[in-house]
Amino acid sequence: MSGVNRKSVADAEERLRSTGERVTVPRVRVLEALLQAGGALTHQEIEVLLGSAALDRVTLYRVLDWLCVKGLAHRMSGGDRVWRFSAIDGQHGRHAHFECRHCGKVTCLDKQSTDELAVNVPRGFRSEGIELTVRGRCAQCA
Amino acid sequence: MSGVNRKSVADAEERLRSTGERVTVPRVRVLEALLQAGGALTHQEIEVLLGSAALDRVTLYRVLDWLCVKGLAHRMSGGDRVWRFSAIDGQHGRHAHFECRHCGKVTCLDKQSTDELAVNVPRGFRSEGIELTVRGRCAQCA
DNA sequence: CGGGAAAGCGCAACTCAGTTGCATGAACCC
DNA sequence: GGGTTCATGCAACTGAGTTGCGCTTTCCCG
Repeated sequence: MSGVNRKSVADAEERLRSTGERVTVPRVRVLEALLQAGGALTHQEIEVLLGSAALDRVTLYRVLDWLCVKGLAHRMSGGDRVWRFSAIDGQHGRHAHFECRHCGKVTCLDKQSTDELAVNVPRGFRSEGIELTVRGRCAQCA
Repeated sequence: MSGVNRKSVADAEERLRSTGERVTVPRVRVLEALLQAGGALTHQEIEVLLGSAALDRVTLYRVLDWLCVKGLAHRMSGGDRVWRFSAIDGQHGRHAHFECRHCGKVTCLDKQSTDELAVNVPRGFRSEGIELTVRGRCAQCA
């Protein structure tokens, strides 16, 4: 809302720098947007957030993909078969989400880390990650 | 595999009958396919299962949608942004899924009911259902 | 049974998120 | 600063899922 936050730009840049890969304008801007957002964003929502100087659609997809591969973000599949992306906070790691059936907004349940969730899988199956989404009504749509 | 199973046809028909809505050929065949399947199926996989006398794509989508509304099936969004559907067994209700990152197959974790999972949501949020998907390697792809 | 209203089916055309290939431009190493 | 390598942007494509509409089936009631 308050335009560009200098601190979060630096934060985004540092995270990118730490991967050892190239730090480009699109990557900084997208990661910054994810860091400032309170929930998981669709690529459309990110485009709106970036506003005036929007990126090419394809670039946005590629940046988001890249962020996931590098472990800086993760993707979740919403109830509308659209990808949503959220930054992975060093403290909380991968987390659960809440998706409002009414307004469609996806909120991160930071306290609900999915890394430590214990789920029994059949013999021979190996779990590498858990996606947990709660659906219902958010506070605004109650 | 063993062609049409008469018992499961009757089972599917009875479930449909109990909704008080019309019992049609497509509905019976689709529900039967879901009941026999060991996991969640994409609409493509269902088409293959139905084989020779396949339904129209659109009809299949509508039947699946209808089954979800009536509480006879539920849908989950896979890692490939494709819907998958599985029959809801009266005993287990909604359940968790395992999605293999390698072969893409989705297995139902029947023992892992999501109805009784306790997840904390923020104040004012109301949970109406939980989707839990474990991703990793299945026994065959280990 | 059989006739008719209401609901479901099938076809064709459409939408839109996400992808691919390739030429241009920017980041980083030295 | 100069060259290599990788990322970006454009255009054209893919494929899951949807919509509108005329035809067929279900099922109720006589």
